[in-house]
Amino acid sequence: MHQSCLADRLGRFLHLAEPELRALAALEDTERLVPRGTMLRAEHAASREFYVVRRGWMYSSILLFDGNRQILSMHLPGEFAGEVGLAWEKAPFTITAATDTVVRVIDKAAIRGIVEDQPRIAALLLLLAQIERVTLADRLASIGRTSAKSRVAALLVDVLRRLRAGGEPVEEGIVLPLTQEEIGDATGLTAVHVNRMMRHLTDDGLIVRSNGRVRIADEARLAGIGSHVDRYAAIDLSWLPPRRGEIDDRA
Amino acid sequence: MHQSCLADRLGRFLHLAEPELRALAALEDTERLVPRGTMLRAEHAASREFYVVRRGWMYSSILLFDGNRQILSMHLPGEFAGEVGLAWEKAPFTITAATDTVVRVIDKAAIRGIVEDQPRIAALLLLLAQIERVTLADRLASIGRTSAKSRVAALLVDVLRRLRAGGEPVEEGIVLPLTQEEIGDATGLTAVHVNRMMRHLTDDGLIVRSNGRVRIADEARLAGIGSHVDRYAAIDLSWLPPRRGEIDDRA
DNA sequence: CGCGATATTGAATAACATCAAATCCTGTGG
DNA sequence: CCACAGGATTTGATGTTATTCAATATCGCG
Repeated sequence: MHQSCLADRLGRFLHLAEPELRALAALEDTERLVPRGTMLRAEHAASREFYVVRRGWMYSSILLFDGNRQILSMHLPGEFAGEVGLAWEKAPFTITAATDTVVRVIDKAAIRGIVEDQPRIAALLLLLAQIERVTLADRLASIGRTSAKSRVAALLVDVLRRLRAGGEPVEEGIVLPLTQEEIGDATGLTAVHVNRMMRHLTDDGLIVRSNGRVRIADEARLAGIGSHVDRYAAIDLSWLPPRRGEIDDRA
Repeated sequence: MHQSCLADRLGRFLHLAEPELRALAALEDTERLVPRGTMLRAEHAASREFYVVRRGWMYSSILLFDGNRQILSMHLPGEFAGEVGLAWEKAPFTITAATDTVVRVIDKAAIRGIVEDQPRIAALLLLLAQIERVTLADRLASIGRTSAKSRVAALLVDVLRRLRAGGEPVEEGIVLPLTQEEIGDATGLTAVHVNRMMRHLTDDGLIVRSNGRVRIADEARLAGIGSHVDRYAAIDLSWLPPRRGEIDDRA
């Protein structure tokens, strides 16, 4: 993977043309290392940039008045982080590294050029934003309307499937680099109760744990318990503009 | 308001140029009446279009395997509904009319032309998608990490402020056209518990109720209880492409 | 080895759900 | 205008789930 990370991300959805690749390659600037536990960007900090995760796990969270924290989404290798900041000068979320992380920094102002010159990329960015909305909505339904056990199951299946989509090896088990505290903040539970639910899932033979490593023993059943829907299965790209200079032969 | 509804929505954020207005006006097609309680679009139905609400309230929801429902967001007059469908051929959410409703139908394929010809509109659509994501994230934090009372308070303040932003008269109280069952589905509570929380809020003098009408008596305090943040306060438009044919004098 | 962070388990408590019954409200037909 | 039906609201009693508090065990790391 020597091309632009942004191109890697977008290339998962469609085959990018040469000019598109060149435009994307021109964007990327610095690479940044973020050690485990540190914030890449705090809520209310300036948000002049967003990120593509290259290695490691990050997550976005909101801090409430009372000090409680809600983790909103995980950012796994290959995925974006911080694009919501597009709409504000001050970041609405905190982005934290769950592991030692490497990110690429993309200047927000650069999006202007992309939108002007590469309409297909612009449409794809719009599409990606919708996918993220639905992901968030699924999590909302999980937290609002399912049991503690289901919520933990849903989280596990979600990260498993996204890691797999990103090309990571997962069948032999994954290292889940989240503390139970963090899983709790993501699922709306306490760390103590997360622990109990993980024990239940283990006792039921759905997952296998050994020093930090988690293997999903029965993905289908876990997905059932978590009411998990794989949204990436049937993305509709038919409405995107055609590649520049090509005949649009879809209609 | 004789111009395009889409233009009304987008025009809240920036001043649209003539060619942009013309491009938007060309999009709108049919107007549709949706009676209270009926679905404008069901989950898994074809999603070749999205909507701008003209009159009335709608909401999007997800149905879980066990029959439980989570209401994800309200769609108030002037707002969009169903744009998440952009990314799929089959709608991920159900859209239901909470009141008798009038919507405008916009064909999804028409977005292609807009993105190709009106980059500033494309960027604005991308920005709006981010705003919706943050709105959803705020609701997620509310449901995941606050008490039942806070969640109901947050919902009330949210709709109040959005109605106000849409130019509706709210200071004399609003008719809340949601059953307690629906409020429950939106906040992750049961209808019974919603009722008790509304009683608490009433007893505390935060809201005043009289046959279906709700007046927010103490918006600031209610917003505090609900941990409500007004995200519309400081939108950043600086990265948008300039209007066509104009000098970009912002940098 | 030993320290701090994380995980695990138990017991008591609080928050919310469930079940059930009564009341209110709205629209409809006589 | 009234009666009535059906949905929505309200309230109480009880059950369940998840939280809180507390104590112990384990892990990772210098």
